[in-house]
Amino acid sequence: MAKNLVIVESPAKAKTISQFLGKDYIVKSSFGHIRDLPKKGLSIDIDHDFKPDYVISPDKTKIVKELKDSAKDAIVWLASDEDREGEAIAWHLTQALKLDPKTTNRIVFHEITKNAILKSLENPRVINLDLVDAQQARRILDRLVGYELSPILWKKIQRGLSAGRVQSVAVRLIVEREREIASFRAQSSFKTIGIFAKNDQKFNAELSVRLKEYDQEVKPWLNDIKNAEFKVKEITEKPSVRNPSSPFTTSTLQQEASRKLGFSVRQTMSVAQKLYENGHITYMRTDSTILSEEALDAARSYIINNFGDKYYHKRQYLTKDTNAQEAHEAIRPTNFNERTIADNYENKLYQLIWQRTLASQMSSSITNKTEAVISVSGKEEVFVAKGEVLKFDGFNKIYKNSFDDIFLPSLKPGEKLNWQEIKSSEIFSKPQARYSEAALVRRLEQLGIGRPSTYAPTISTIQNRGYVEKRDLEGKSVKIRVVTQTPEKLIETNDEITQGSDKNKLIPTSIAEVTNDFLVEYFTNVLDYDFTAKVEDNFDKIAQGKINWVEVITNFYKSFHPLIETVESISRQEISKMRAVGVDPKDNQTIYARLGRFGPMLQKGSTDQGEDIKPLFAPMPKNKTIETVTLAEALVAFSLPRVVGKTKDNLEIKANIGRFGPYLQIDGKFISIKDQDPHTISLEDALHYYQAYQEKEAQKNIKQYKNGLKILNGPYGPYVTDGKKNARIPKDTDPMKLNESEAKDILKNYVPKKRYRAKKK
DNA sequence: CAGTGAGCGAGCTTCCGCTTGACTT
Repeated sequence: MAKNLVIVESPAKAKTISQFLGKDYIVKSSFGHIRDLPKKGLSIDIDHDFKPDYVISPDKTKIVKELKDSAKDAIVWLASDEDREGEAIAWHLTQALKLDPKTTNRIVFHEITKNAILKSLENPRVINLDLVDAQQARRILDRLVGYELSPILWKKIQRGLSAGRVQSVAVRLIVEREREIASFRAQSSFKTIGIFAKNDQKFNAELSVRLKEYDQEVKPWLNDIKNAEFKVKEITEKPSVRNPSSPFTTSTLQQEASRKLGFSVRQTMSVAQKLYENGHITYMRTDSTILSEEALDAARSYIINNFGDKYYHKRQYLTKDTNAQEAHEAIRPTNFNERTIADNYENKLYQLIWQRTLASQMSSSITNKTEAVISVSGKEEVFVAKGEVLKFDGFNKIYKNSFDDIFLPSLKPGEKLNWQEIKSSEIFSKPQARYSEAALVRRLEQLGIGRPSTYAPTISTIQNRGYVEKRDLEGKSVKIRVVTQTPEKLIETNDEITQGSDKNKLIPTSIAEVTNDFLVEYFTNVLDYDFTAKVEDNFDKIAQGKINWVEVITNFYKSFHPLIETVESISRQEISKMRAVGVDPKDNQTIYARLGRFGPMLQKGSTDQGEDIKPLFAPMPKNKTIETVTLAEALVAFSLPRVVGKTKDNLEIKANIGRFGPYLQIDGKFISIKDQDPHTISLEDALHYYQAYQEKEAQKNIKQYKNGLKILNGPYGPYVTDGKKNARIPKDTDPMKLNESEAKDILKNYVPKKRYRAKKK
């Protein structure tokens, strides 16, 4: 029996560490937190100093039992991460394993090396209870905010919604960015490029200003220079030094994998997890850019051996983020000599990590930049030609993307230049870009909101709750004006570009618009971009022993909770923000967009026209929101149901959109037409759907027994039914071979899965 | 399953942060 039990957070870490320690040690993992507030109910005693009611997390009971057994008769070393959460994990372990937090050994290390572990065992301390209190304050504040705000949303906006310190700010960022884009008015200007020549070598130079007005400025300017003289005014040459980027943190890895590999943040984390578990990289959830001495040494030998001395440059990158907790190293390979990984996805991500880490320890690249200013006779504006020639590739050696030199011919000041054409093309200013998943993570990190372990789950949550959709946007084709001056003549042409298209971006829904505006109006403080930063200051003071955590939470709750009571009296209607979209020219009725009980919708006419006159309703067109839907789109939405035509049997075919998407209605039957537009579906297509439906109906009956007992083919496969109860037939059973009593048994023993759905009236 | 749109009712949903692994697609 081992005499010592070391407890860490991650099982992969436990495996590595146990190799460093002798037989007297067993190393086990807690798999993160083992105790928490229960999922159900607030579980905080508001009236008694916010006393939390912690329980062993349901999925951790087995682990806690194992740890308890191992801890018997052993000296326990709590080796969770050295940060606020890690300290709390250590404390919860003392509570669950019945250890004394004042005397139990607490050890910490920042790198998983034999030296670091042995050193930590020689220098144990006890749990820092102030730091534990800071974590409790964080946990309790998040529970109070989340569990008091969310029920308000269920009541006032829609069931199942959620709000929280992190997710609600994430949604706010996305809603506000979309509004910036919607209100953006593009400015037109003209970019002017000249093609010049010296001897036989052509080169480009750009006019130093953008011309604005086509008729008053661009055309006259180009006309004027037809006979102008172009001369080299001055030439400057200077070296340009570029430094490598810092090693990866979770957030920068997610950004790079998104940009270069097209990975979602979830995908990046899942692939990185595998690389970590197989020992290829260090821990993947970190906010630190620090490399261990061991890694620095290994990088040094690799670079010197493979590229030579002049490519090596030792650098340590200090983490800029002030909220960083730095329990881990940067993300790096564990062995630089390992060049490829068998799995394709793992290999792709590994290459990014390998390159970025080694590059961070390499020399800067040096290029020579040349700038030639070209004057135009009779004009104040000048052309500027830029050249860049690589002198030393440095860290770029790793990336292998070849640098394309831009050579300028050797020019002398005062020299006269020939020219071939000067071309002005219209360009439009662009609004801020929509957030991609990775860009949102970056913004949240800048604001100090969220942690490396929560970025991916947060992105999923705001999508699962229906606040945000990740999708593409079609652009619009826009005409641009181009005017070209050659030594002979002025040529005017038009060109076409696509504007406003987007791929895989986060776009807010109507629910997000309404929820965000409600929260920002009534819970301004919590929705503030610096709310987290402010409460973090208080958590730091708790950690330093300067304030009591109960005092911090009491103060917060005193200002927060009354707001919850205030909003109780606000009506749904007030929150749902009716927007007048426009007037239907056919009947002069106003069309409104608003959020109803079942989601965003359009309404024609108001509800207070008297008893007999009821407004018409229509579902919100796909990918449109209360704010973005136009009158034209709304009018189309009200044109349903549409009569498509008739079947051969003279039955009317109607197309409409219902609760479950677009459908055809024929002879009282409903036929789903996913991916088809009921406004435009042709009679021919509709008949195809009808035919397929009839064929399927014909195949529906598999077998029939006595007393109405039947086997039918349903959308989820074959099932038994007696007309009242349905039961799925197991996958490995052939429905054709079932006899009556077997079918009866299946029906009798079937326990339907619990599902909650809207009640029918 | 192809309606609806106010509020009530019973029972339900919900936070953030630390870890994997068992699921389905």
